Amino acid sequence: MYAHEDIWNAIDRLADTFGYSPSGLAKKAGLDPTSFNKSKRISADGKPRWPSTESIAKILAVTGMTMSEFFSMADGGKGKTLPLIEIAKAGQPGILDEKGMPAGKGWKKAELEGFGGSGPDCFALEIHGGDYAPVYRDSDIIVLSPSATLRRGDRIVCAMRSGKAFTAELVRQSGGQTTLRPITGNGSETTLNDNEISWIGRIIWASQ
Amino acid sequence: MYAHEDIWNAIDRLADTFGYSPSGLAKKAGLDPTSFNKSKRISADGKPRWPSTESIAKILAVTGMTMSEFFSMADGGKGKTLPLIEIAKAGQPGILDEKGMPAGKGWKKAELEGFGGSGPDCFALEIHGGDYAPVYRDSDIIVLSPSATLRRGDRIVCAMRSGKAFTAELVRQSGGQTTLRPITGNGSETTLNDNEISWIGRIIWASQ
DNA sequence: AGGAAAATAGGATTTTTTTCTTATTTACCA
DNA sequence: TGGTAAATAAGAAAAAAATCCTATTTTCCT
Repeated sequence: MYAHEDIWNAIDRLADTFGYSPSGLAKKAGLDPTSFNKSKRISADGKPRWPSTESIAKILAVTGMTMSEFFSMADGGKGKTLPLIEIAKAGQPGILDEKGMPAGKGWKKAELEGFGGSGPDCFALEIHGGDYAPVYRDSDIIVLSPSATLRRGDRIVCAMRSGKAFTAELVRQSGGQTTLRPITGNGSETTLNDNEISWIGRIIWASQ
Repeated sequence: MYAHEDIWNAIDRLADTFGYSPSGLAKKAGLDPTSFNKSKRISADGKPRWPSTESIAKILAVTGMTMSEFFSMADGGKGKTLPLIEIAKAGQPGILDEKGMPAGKGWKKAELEGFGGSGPDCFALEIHGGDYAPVYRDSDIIVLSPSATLRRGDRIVCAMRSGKAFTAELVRQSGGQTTLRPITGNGSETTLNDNEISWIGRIIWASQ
């Protein structure tokens, strides 16, 4: 059960960050200055009082912070957990379901340092070995968004029906063919038939 | 003002994701099955009803999702806004305050696609040109955490007192000297006196 | 197709949060 | 140091959300 105390602490921290007292921030947001009094956070019979989502929305409107940023602060800076698997296993059958979401047993849940990325369909792959250095080094994590639109020059992971998966830079997609080149910039273009490809996902972030 | 509708939509999506109806999820969480009825989201006089933080905490306890993940979903996948400046300007005097936080007039606020990362002191730099290719390409965004501890092999931005700033891989820090090498792997090591260095920040994520 | 269970609509009641009000304490400034 | 404004404590009243209850609709299964 979420600790209501964490929300109150986050309100205090938000006020402090923007140079207000809790009372001052409430006032600025059009709420009553006594709204966030410490004396009112636990009721007389010991039950916790939970600040309403409406009150929180109003104070966030003053500061420009988003709800997710606010609750990330309240969560104590816990990073987003994403499904994670080694890149070498990303081409295996059944690894993604029909909607392009992780499926099957191979996936772990990873908490990524400092990455609170959204996108319900994002997942992460872990680089093993030095094949993609210096761009991606051993143990680097890449975050993919399967729903992101693809353009020339995008860095992608291409998973083949054969089970093989690899990173590449997208050159072109047309006429049932996909042309790629290595992300390191060395080496020539490769052209694949789309029916050899299981899925393609765009890489949006890489850990360092 | 935050749209209360976004929260209701997120509740519906949460329920669907975990295979419940809104009513079923409420029941599972120990709430009344009518709690989230669509018919009760706007009152008879047209005022929006905001679900309480306590109710949300209870349904999240069922699903294991965090508050920040939930509200990230409610935000519609809006990325975190971070202070952003061109890397070439990152070495200018006054660009960071005594706490290592962005200061002065040069910073913009940037919304980073798919990046909701926490860390109140993180900021972003934008790569211009091709000096760091293929690792970082023109327009790539790198996210720095000044408070992150540094280890051998870390990718960093080093800002000199001279005003120059550049990316590098950390080789060693000892005896008042810092040894670096280029992130692309070509080129030899450089050793700097620490008193020539204004600040060093570790790169934690790079956009693709 | 029919029946049962689940889901949803809608009204009344209860509980909880916010607002209003008063009092006290704290912080700031001349 | 004294005075004023802001912040906080605490009680009463009003407003809002949750729960309880009944009815209707939808979904699922045989």
